[in-house]
Amino acid sequence: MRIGEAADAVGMTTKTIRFYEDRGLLPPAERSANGYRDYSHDTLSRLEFIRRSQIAGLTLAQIQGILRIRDDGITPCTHVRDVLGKQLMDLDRKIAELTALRVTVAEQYATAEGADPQRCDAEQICSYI
Amino acid sequence: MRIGEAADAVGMTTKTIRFYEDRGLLPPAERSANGYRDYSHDTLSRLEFIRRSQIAGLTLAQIQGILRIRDDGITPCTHVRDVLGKQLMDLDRKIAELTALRVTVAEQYATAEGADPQRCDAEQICSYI
DNA sequence: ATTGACCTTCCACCGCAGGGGAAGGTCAAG
DNA sequence: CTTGACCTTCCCCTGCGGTGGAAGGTCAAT
Repeated sequence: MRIGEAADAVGMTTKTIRFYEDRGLLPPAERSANGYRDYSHDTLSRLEFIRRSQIAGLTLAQIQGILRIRDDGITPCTHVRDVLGKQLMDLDRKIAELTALRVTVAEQYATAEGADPQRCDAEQICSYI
Repeated sequence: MRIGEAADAVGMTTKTIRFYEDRGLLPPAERSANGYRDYSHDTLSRLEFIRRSQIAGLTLAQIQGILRIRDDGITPCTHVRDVLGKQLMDLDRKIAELTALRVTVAEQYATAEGADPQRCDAEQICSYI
Protein backbone atom coordinates (compact mmCIF):
# COMPACT_ATOMS: atom_id res chain seq x y z
CA MET A 1 0.00 0.00 0.00
CA ARG A 2 1.17 3.50 -0.79
CA ILE A 3 1.95 6.13 1.81
CA GLY A 4 -1.33 7.98 1.40
CA GLU A 5 -3.36 4.84 2.05
CA ALA A 6 -1.24 4.00 5.07
CA ALA A 7 -1.69 7.54 6.37
CA ASP A 8 -5.46 7.34 5.94
CA ALA A 9 -5.54 3.91 7.58
CA VAL A 10 -3.91 5.13 10.79
CA GLY A 11 -5.10 8.72 10.76
CA MET A 12 -1.74 10.38 10.21
CA THR A 13 -0.46 12.57 7.40
CA THR A 14 2.06 11.40 4.81
CA LYS A 15 4.39 14.08 6.18
CA THR A 16 4.30 12.46 9.58
CA ILE A 17 5.07 9.00 8.25
CA ARG A 18 8.06 10.27 6.26
CA PHE A 19 9.16 12.19 9.35
CA TYR A 20 9.07 9.02 11.45
CA GLU A 21 11.11 7.18 8.85
CA ASP A 22 13.60 10.02 8.83
CA ARG A 23 13.84 9.88 12.62
CA GLY A 24 14.40 6.16 12.60
CA LEU A 25 11.08 5.15 14.16
CA LEU A 26 10.30 3.30 10.95
CA PRO A 27 12.83 1.30 8.95
CA PRO A 28 13.57 2.62 5.44
CA ALA A 29 10.45 1.80 3.48
CA GLU A 30 10.27 -0.80 0.76
CA ARG A 31 9.92 0.79 -2.66
CA SER A 32 7.75 -0.12 -5.62
CA ALA A 33 9.28 -0.13 -9.11
CA ASN A 34 8.34 3.51 -9.54
CA GLY A 35 10.11 4.57 -6.35
CA TYR A 36 6.95 4.98 -4.28
CA ARG A 37 7.07 3.77 -0.68
CA ASP A 38 5.25 0.44 -0.32
CA TYR A 39 3.92 -0.45 3.11
CA SER A 40 2.85 -3.75 4.59
CA HIS A 41 0.47 -4.37 7.44
CA ASP A 42 3.45 -4.58 9.80
CA THR A 43 4.09 -0.91 9.28
CA LEU A 44 0.51 -0.11 10.15
CA SER A 45 0.75 -1.84 13.50
CA ARG A 46 4.03 -0.11 14.12
CA LEU A 47 2.39 3.24 13.41
CA GLU A 48 -0.49 2.31 15.68
CA PHE A 49 1.96 1.42 18.43
CA ILE A 50 3.57 4.83 18.03
CA ARG A 51 0.18 6.46 18.33
CA ARG A 52 -0.76 4.49 21.45
CA SER A 53 2.58 5.40 22.98
CA GLN A 54 2.05 9.06 22.24
CA ILE A 55 -1.33 8.91 23.89
CA ALA A 56 0.52 7.65 26.97
CA GLY A 57 2.61 10.81 26.73
CA LEU A 58 5.84 9.14 25.64
CA THR A 59 8.26 11.16 23.52
CA LEU A 60 9.36 9.93 20.11
CA ALA A 61 12.80 9.27 21.62
CA GLN A 62 11.29 6.97 24.26
CA ILE A 63 9.15 5.22 21.67
CA GLN A 64 12.20 4.76 19.48
CA GLY A 65 14.01 3.16 22.41
CA ILE A 66 11.24 0.59 22.76
CA LEU A 67 11.10 -0.10 19.02
CA ARG A 68 14.84 -0.55 18.82
CA ILE A 69 14.72 -3.26 21.46
CA ARG A 70 11.88 -4.99 19.66
CA ASP A 71 13.86 -4.77 16.42
CA ASP A 72 16.81 -6.42 18.14
CA GLY A 73 14.52 -9.42 18.64
CA ILE A 74 14.19 -8.88 22.38
CA THR A 75 10.84 -8.52 24.13
CA PRO A 76 10.86 -4.93 25.36
CA CYS A 77 8.64 -5.70 28.38
CA THR A 78 11.17 -4.83 31.07
CA HIS A 79 12.23 -1.69 29.31
CA VAL A 80 8.62 -0.67 28.75
CA ARG A 81 7.90 -1.15 32.45
CA ASP A 82 10.84 1.13 33.28
CA VAL A 83 9.74 3.75 30.78
CA LEU A 84 6.20 3.69 32.14
CA GLY A 85 7.58 3.99 35.68
CA LYS A 86 9.60 7.03 34.71
CA GLN A 87 6.59 8.50 32.95
CA LEU A 88 4.55 8.07 36.15
CA MET A 89 7.19 9.92 38.14
CA ASP A 90 7.38 12.68 35.54
CA LEU A 91 3.61 13.06 35.61
CA ASP A 92 3.57 13.21 39.40
CA ARG A 93 6.26 15.88 39.37
CA LYS A 94 4.49 17.95 36.72
CA ILE A 95 1.15 17.68 38.49
CA ALA A 96 2.78 18.74 41.76
CA GLU A 97 4.46 21.70 40.07
CA LEU A 98 1.28 22.87 38.40
CA THR A 99 -0.72 22.43 41.59
CA ALA A 100 1.78 24.53 43.54
CA LEU A 101 1.70 27.15 40.80
CA ARG A 102 -2.08 27.12 40.89
CA VAL A 103 -2.00 28.02 44.58
CA THR A 104 0.23 31.01 43.88
CA VAL A 105 -1.82 32.24 40.95
CA ALA A 106 -5.08 31.73 42.85
CA GLU A 107 -3.76 34.00 45.61
CA GLN A 108 -2.77 36.64 43.10
CA TYR A 109 -6.12 36.37 41.40
CA ALA A 110 -7.96 36.75 44.71
CA THR A 111 -5.91 39.86 45.44
CA ALA A 112 -6.62 41.27 42.00
CA GLU A 113 -10.33 40.51 42.35
CA GLY A 114 -10.94 42.56 45.46
CA ALA A 115 -8.39 45.28 45.02
CA ASP A 116 -8.37 48.98 44.56
CA PRO A 117 -6.86 50.10 41.23
CA GLN A 118 -5.91 53.33 42.95
CA ARG A 119 -3.36 51.46 44.99
CA CYS A 120 -1.77 50.12 41.82
CA ASP A 121 1.78 51.34 41.85
CA ALA A 122 3.34 52.27 38.52
CA GLU A 123 6.77 51.75 40.02
CA GLN A 124 6.41 47.98 40.15
CA ILE A 125 4.16 47.86 37.08
CA CYS A 126 1.47 45.87 38.88
CA SER A 127 1.03 45.17 42.58
CA TYR A 128 -0.79 41.87 42.09
CA ILE A 129 2.08 40.04 40.50
CA MET B 1 24.40 51.21 34.55
CA ARG B 2 25.66 48.94 31.82
CA ILE B 3 23.90 45.80 30.65
CA GLY B 4 26.20 43.45 32.57
CA GLU B 5 25.52 45.20 35.85
CA ALA B 6 21.79 45.20 35.17
CA ALA B 7 21.96 41.51 34.34
CA ASP B 8 23.82 40.75 37.58
CA ALA B 9 21.38 42.88 39.57
CA VAL B 10 18.34 40.91 38.46
CA GLY B 11 19.98 37.54 37.92
CA MET B 12 19.58 37.35 34.15
CA THR B 13 22.11 37.16 31.36
CA THR B 14 22.93 40.05 29.05
CA LYS B 15 21.65 37.89 26.22
CA THR B 16 18.26 37.66 27.87
CA ILE B 17 18.00 41.42 28.39
CA ARG B 18 18.84 42.13 24.75
CA PHE B 19 16.34 39.44 23.75
CA TYR B 20 13.60 41.15 25.77
CA GLU B 21 14.43 44.47 24.15
CA ASP B 22 14.28 42.81 20.75
CA ARG B 23 10.89 41.32 21.59
CA GLY B 24 9.54 44.66 22.73
CA LEU B 25 9.27 43.84 26.43
CA LEU B 26 11.78 46.59 27.10
CA PRO B 27 11.82 49.93 25.27
CA PRO B 28 14.93 50.58 23.14
CA ALA B 29 17.66 51.22 25.68
CA GLU B 30 19.26 54.61 26.25
CA ARG B 31 22.80 54.66 24.97
CA SER B 32 25.98 56.11 26.48
CA ALA B 33 28.33 58.12 24.27
CA ASN B 34 30.20 54.94 23.36
CA GLY B 35 27.05 53.18 22.22
CA TYR B 36 26.70 50.96 25.27
CA ARG B 37 23.21 50.43 26.64
CA ASP B 38 22.62 52.53 29.75
CA TYR B 39 19.97 51.35 32.17
CA SER B 40 18.13 53.17 34.92
CA HIS B 41 16.47 51.71 37.98
CA ASP B 42 13.16 51.72 36.12
CA THR B 43 14.46 49.05 33.82
CA LEU B 44 15.46 46.92 36.78
CA SER B 45 11.96 46.97 38.23
CA ARG B 46 10.60 46.21 34.78
CA LEU B 47 12.90 43.19 34.54
CA GLU B 48 11.86 42.11 38.02
CA PHE B 49 8.23 42.38 37.02
CA ILE B 50 8.95 40.17 34.04
CA ARG B 51 10.57 37.64 36.32
CA ARG B 52 7.69 37.65 38.81
CA SER B 53 5.26 37.19 35.93
CA GLN B 54 7.23 34.26 34.59
CA ILE B 55 7.15 32.66 38.01
CA ALA B 56 3.36 32.91 37.74
CA GLY B 57 3.68 30.96 34.50
CA LEU B 58 2.76 33.81 32.16
CA THR B 59 4.18 33.76 28.65
CA LEU B 60 6.28 36.63 27.35
CA ALA B 61 3.37 37.55 25.07
CA GLN B 62 1.05 37.90 28.06
CA ILE B 63 3.64 39.89 29.98
CA GLN B 64 4.11 42.13 26.99
CA GLY B 65 0.37 42.74 26.89
CA ILE B 66 0.43 43.94 30.49
CA LEU B 67 3.48 46.13 29.94
CA ARG B 68 1.98 47.71 26.86
CA ILE B 69 -1.06 48.79 28.82
CA ARG B 70 1.13 50.23 31.55
CA ASP B 71 3.15 52.05 28.91
CA ASP B 72 -0.04 53.57 27.55
CA GLY B 73 -0.44 55.21 30.94
CA ILE B 74 -3.34 52.99 31.97
CA THR B 75 -3.34 50.92 35.16
CA PRO B 76 -3.33 47.33 33.89
CA CYS B 77 -5.22 46.01 36.94
CA THR B 78 -8.32 44.84 35.10
CA HIS B 79 -6.29 43.27 32.34
CA VAL B 80 -4.01 41.58 34.87
CA ARG B 81 -7.03 40.14 36.66
CA ASP B 82 -8.29 38.73 33.35
CA VAL B 83 -4.89 37.27 32.50
CA LEU B 84 -4.62 35.67 35.92
CA GLY B 85 -8.13 34.28 35.56
CA LYS B 86 -7.23 32.75 32.21
CA GLN B 87 -4.03 31.39 33.71
CA LEU B 88 -6.05 29.72 36.48
CA MET B 89 -8.31 28.07 33.93
CA ASP B 90 -5.33 26.94 31.86
CA LEU B 91 -3.70 25.46 34.95
CA ASP B 92 -6.90 23.64 35.91
CA ARG B 93 -7.20 22.23 32.44
CA LYS B 94 -3.58 21.09 32.34
CA ILE B 95 -3.79 19.54 35.80
CA ALA B 96 -6.94 17.68 34.78
CA GLU B 97 -5.31 16.43 31.59
CA LEU B 98 -2.20 15.22 33.37
CA THR B 99 -4.25 13.59 36.12
CA ALA B 100 -6.32 11.70 33.56
CA LEU B 101 -3.15 10.66 31.76
CA ARG B 102 -1.68 9.52 35.05
CA VAL B 103 -4.60 7.16 35.55
CA THR B 104 -4.05 5.60 32.12
CA VAL B 105 -0.31 5.23 32.58
CA ALA B 106 -0.73 3.85 36.10
CA GLU B 107 -2.99 1.12 34.70
CA GLN B 108 -0.45 0.28 32.00
CA TYR B 109 2.32 0.24 34.57
CA ALA B 110 0.35 -2.07 36.84
CA THR B 111 -0.19 -4.43 33.91
CA ALA B 112 3.48 -4.32 33.00
CA GLU B 113 4.47 -4.95 36.60
CA GLY B 114 2.67 -8.22 37.05
CA ALA B 115 2.77 -9.58 33.55
CA ASP B 116 4.25 -12.53 31.79
CA PRO B 117 6.82 -11.57 29.13
CA GLN B 118 5.90 -14.81 27.35
CA ARG B 119 2.55 -13.31 26.50
CA CYS B 120 4.21 -10.31 24.87
CA ASP B 121 3.09 -10.25 21.29
CA ALA B 122 5.58 -9.11 18.68
CA GLU B 123 2.71 -8.27 16.34
CA GLN B 124 1.62 -5.26 18.33
CA ILE B 125 5.17 -4.49 19.53
CA CYS B 126 4.15 -4.41 23.20
CA SER B 127 0.95 -5.58 24.84
CA TYR B 128 1.12 -3.10 27.72
CA ILE B 129 0.78 0.04 25.65
C1' DA C 1 51.39 49.41 23.90
C1' DT C 2 48.94 45.70 25.13
C1' DT C 3 46.06 42.81 27.82
C1' DG C 4 41.56 41.59 29.51
C1' DA C 5 37.02 42.59 30.52
C1' DC C 6 33.54 44.62 28.89
C1' DC C 7 30.35 46.04 25.08
C1' DT C 8 28.17 46.03 20.01
C1' DT C 9 25.64 43.60 15.99
C1' DC C 10 24.39 39.62 13.48
C1' DC C 11 23.29 34.99 12.37
C1' DA C 12 22.56 30.39 13.76
C1' DC C 13 21.03 26.85 16.87
C1' DC C 14 18.53 23.95 20.87
C1' DG C 15 14.29 20.64 21.82
C1' DC C 16 9.76 19.02 20.32
C1' DA C 17 6.79 17.16 16.67
C1' DG C 18 5.86 17.98 12.78
C1' DG C 19 3.75 21.43 8.62
C1' DG C 20 4.24 24.30 4.13
C1' DG C 21 5.33 24.50 -0.23
C1' DA C 22 8.43 24.23 -4.41
C1' DA C 23 10.07 21.50 -8.30
C1' DG C 24 9.58 17.52 -10.48
C1' DG C 25 8.16 12.28 -11.54
C1' DT C 26 4.12 8.70 -12.31
C1' DC C 27 -0.06 6.82 -13.44
C1' DA C 28 -5.07 5.98 -14.54
C1' DA C 29 -9.11 8.07 -16.56
C1' DG C 30 -11.26 10.97 -19.78
C1' DC D 1 -2.67 13.71 -24.76
C1' DT D 2 -3.86 16.12 -21.15
C1' DT D 3 -5.76 16.58 -16.59
C1' DG D 4 -5.71 15.53 -11.80
C1' DA D 5 -4.37 12.89 -8.07
C1' DC D 6 -0.89 10.86 -6.39
C1' DC D 7 4.13 10.37 -5.26
C1' DT D 8 9.37 11.94 -4.70
C1' DT D 9 13.15 14.99 -2.46
C1' DC D 10 14.47 19.30 -0.64
C1' DC D 11 14.73 23.04 2.46
C1' DC D 12 12.51 26.34 5.39
C1' DC D 13 8.98 27.62 9.06
C1' DT D 14 6.15 27.15 13.36
C1' DG D 15 6.03 28.39 18.91
C1' DC D 16 8.60 28.98 23.16
C1' DG D 17 12.40 31.17 25.52
C1' DG D 18 16.18 31.88 25.03
C1' DT D 19 21.79 30.35 24.14
C1' DG D 20 26.32 30.23 21.40
C1' DG D 21 29.63 32.17 18.90
C1' DA D 22 31.99 35.21 15.44
C1' DA D 23 33.80 39.69 14.29
C1' DG D 24 34.67 43.86 15.90
C1' DG D 25 34.61 48.37 19.15
C1' DT D 26 35.82 50.54 23.98
C1' DC D 27 38.03 51.34 28.09
C1' DA D 28 40.83 50.96 32.43
C1' DA D 29 44.88 48.99 34.20
C1' DT D 30 49.43 47.43 33.56
